[in-house]
Amino acid sequence: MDQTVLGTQVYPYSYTTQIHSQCIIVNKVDGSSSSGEGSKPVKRRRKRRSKGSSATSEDDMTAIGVMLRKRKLTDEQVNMLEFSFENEHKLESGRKEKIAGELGLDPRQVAVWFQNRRARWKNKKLEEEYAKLKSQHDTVVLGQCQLESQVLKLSEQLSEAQNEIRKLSERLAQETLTNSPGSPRSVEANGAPFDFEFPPDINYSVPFYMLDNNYLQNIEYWDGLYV
DNA sequence: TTGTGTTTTACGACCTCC
DNA sequence: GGAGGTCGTAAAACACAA
Repeated sequence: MDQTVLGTQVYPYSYTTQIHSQCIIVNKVDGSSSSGEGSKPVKRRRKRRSKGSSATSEDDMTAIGVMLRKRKLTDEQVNMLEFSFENEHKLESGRKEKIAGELGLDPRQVAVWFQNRRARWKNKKLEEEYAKLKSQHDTVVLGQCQLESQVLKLSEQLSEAQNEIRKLSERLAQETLTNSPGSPRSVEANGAPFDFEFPPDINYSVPFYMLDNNYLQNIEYWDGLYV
């Protein structure tokens, strides 16, 4: 691959160079077009130009736009810019000029670098915020699942208790009728144990604490007497 | 080597602030 | 009105699998 070395930078192909301020603009000699702008429909998009370019005609603009190549910053330049960014994300004019002078860059390059760096920083922050919210959401969902599971378990226990009470009630009623043939004790006529009535349509998926309070008292009463 | 995805540099459009 | 910000995008540079 044909390369031209510019200072510490190595560029592919054969280029001519023009020095604008402290920014090295690299132009390709043969002027052949690289990958095509225009492959996608872009609205209100203007041709690219170098800052301060004195290109006047449309043809000149096109040539420069097509031939312009990017200059990759050195590790040292990037490190210095990162260091500067750590101190302050914004870039006032004086600081920009100072950094550009120290790094041998065009002030415009420094400004662009800070713009892009802020965008990356913002994206990173958004990703971190998203991860944090997702973690909180997952924790809440897990807690909800555990509670639902607990409710289901308790509902099953309640259902089993209901069945047990029903069986005992039926057995007791049967025994009462069998043991007192001369004076049958009416379930309705003899007070407390047989005054008990089951709620007609218990929804067992409803947590126990939502059940009628009198009903719960009746269960305790039965528990004390017969269980 | 080549196709493809990601990162970096650069720019245009638009917005806000002084 | 100008300087400097964000946003969206182009395109070069780079990484890497096939």
